[in-house]
Amino acid sequence: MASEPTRLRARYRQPPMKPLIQGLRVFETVSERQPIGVSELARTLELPKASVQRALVALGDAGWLRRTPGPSPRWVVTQHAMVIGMLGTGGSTLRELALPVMEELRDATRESIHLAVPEDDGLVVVERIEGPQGGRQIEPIGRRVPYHATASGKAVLAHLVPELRQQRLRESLQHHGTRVAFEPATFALELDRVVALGYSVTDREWRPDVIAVGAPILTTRGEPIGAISVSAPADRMPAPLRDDYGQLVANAGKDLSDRLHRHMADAS
Amino acid sequence: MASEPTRLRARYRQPPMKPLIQGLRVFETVSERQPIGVSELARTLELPKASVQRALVALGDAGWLRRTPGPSPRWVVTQHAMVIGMLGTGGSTLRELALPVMEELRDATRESIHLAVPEDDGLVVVERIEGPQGGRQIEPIGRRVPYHATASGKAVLAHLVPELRQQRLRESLQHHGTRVAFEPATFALELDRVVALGYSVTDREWRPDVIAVGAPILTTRGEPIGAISVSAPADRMPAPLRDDYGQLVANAGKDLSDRLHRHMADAS
DNA sequence: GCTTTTGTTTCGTCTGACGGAACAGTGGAC
DNA sequence: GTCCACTGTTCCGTCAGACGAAACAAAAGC
Repeated sequence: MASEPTRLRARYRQPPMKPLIQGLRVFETVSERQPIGVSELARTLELPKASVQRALVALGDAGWLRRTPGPSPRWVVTQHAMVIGMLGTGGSTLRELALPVMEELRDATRESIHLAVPEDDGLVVVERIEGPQGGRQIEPIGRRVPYHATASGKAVLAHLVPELRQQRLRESLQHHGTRVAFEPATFALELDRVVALGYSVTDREWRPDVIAVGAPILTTRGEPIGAISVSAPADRMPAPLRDDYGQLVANAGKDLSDRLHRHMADAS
Repeated sequence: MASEPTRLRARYRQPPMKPLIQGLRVFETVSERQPIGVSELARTLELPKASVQRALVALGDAGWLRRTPGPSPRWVVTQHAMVIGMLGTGGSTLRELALPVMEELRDATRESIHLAVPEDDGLVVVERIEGPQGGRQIEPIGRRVPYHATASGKAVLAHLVPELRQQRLRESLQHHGTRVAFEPATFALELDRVVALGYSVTDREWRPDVIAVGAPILTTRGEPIGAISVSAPADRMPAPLRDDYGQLVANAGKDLSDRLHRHMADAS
């Protein structure tokens, strides 16, 4: 037989599963622009109305979307995605193990504590408890924050292998901007200090007027899988206090890492 | 033409969109049993391995799942679902509007505050802030709780139209059990009292040792779209305090409802 | 009234999902 | 070492069923 040099077969291992992908796109778009109707949705997605309609009805039957009553139906997301996302075992065990540690840290500092995990171009806040003194230095759960401007982000970056560190840093700078001038050389030195000290600092680089200190949560192999941080209004964390809180958060990070290792060991 | 009496066509308006539905089932199952591999997943879902594999890879490409490295890959959910679910505009604006009200209530009572929204056979906790005194009377965000045994649930039930009230109550009793004997007649009277007083009470009916008071969040048409509640260990909320906190939570509910109405008016 | 929206349904075409089977590693048991 | 029982991954012929233009119905402007 004649070989086929020109007709080299498109090299995908698995078919693209179009209905699933499009359904998920529909779902995500509804969540961003809800409440929204079929026609507008079809326009924004540049898809035929019939296809969008089909996906909407299927997602509705599956319990992910709900159509509002009335003559001109709009679609909104249910709590289904959140429930699954929040209670999905993975993040959930980390959160459960973290809560006591976070409370202890809150009581020691009287400030707000955040728990975040890395997720491609940023960190996602997965748990938060507030300090008794109020102030608006908290992030909502689910918020995505950059690597390069937050205490948690720096704590994670500092413990990544160099190539991953560069990659994450690049993506982070690209997707979120910077509030302050960014010097690669200075930043590299700062990350080295983070490793040496055991904690990271952000001084009004992300939220204006917020200073925070953070520490990584590490696996037994030393890979960062999350970070814990203490946030306060700038005037409540002057230079001397910063190191005290830094020590506290570093210990909390180690404590939580230990608990995690013990938990993993128990499971097996 | 001859009519077709025998061959009455299967009455579904829209095709079942199998790949989407199965993909979502795969996702949900992974979230429940993660970390899990293809074979085990295929066994629990009673689906061919190849089909499951296809869905997993597609969900991975779409960013909803991640495969753990190593020779025997396991699948886990990413934070994607949580981020979308939590930041989906609907719940998000309610949460944002609620936080200041919840903080105020926390400061007034020094106890933990929950915000929940109704979702078919129960309520889902969407926000929570803890009181400064600790104690373990908190529910995790995303937790589904029953209508009939919680303060928030009773507050919502009391403000539903009778037929919906019956339906939700029935489903709630069916899906979650009861800790205490349940008397329909007494319960109906209790709901009437809730409307009259403006707040509801649960006395160790859900969590042993937890007493809570709750109030509904109502639309301009009087439909309940959520509830706010104050929870405390039983010994910190004796009978006289219960009414004080009840008044506070009722006011907080009204306050939050007003803010919501103003917000809706501004948007249009 | 007419026109332009909206949501919903139908239906013929042909893509691409399905799933059995084969393949390729991995880890134990003996 | 060899076997065996398991993993995860890939292939490919068949045909269910997703696709989307078009027609429909029902509001909302004008």
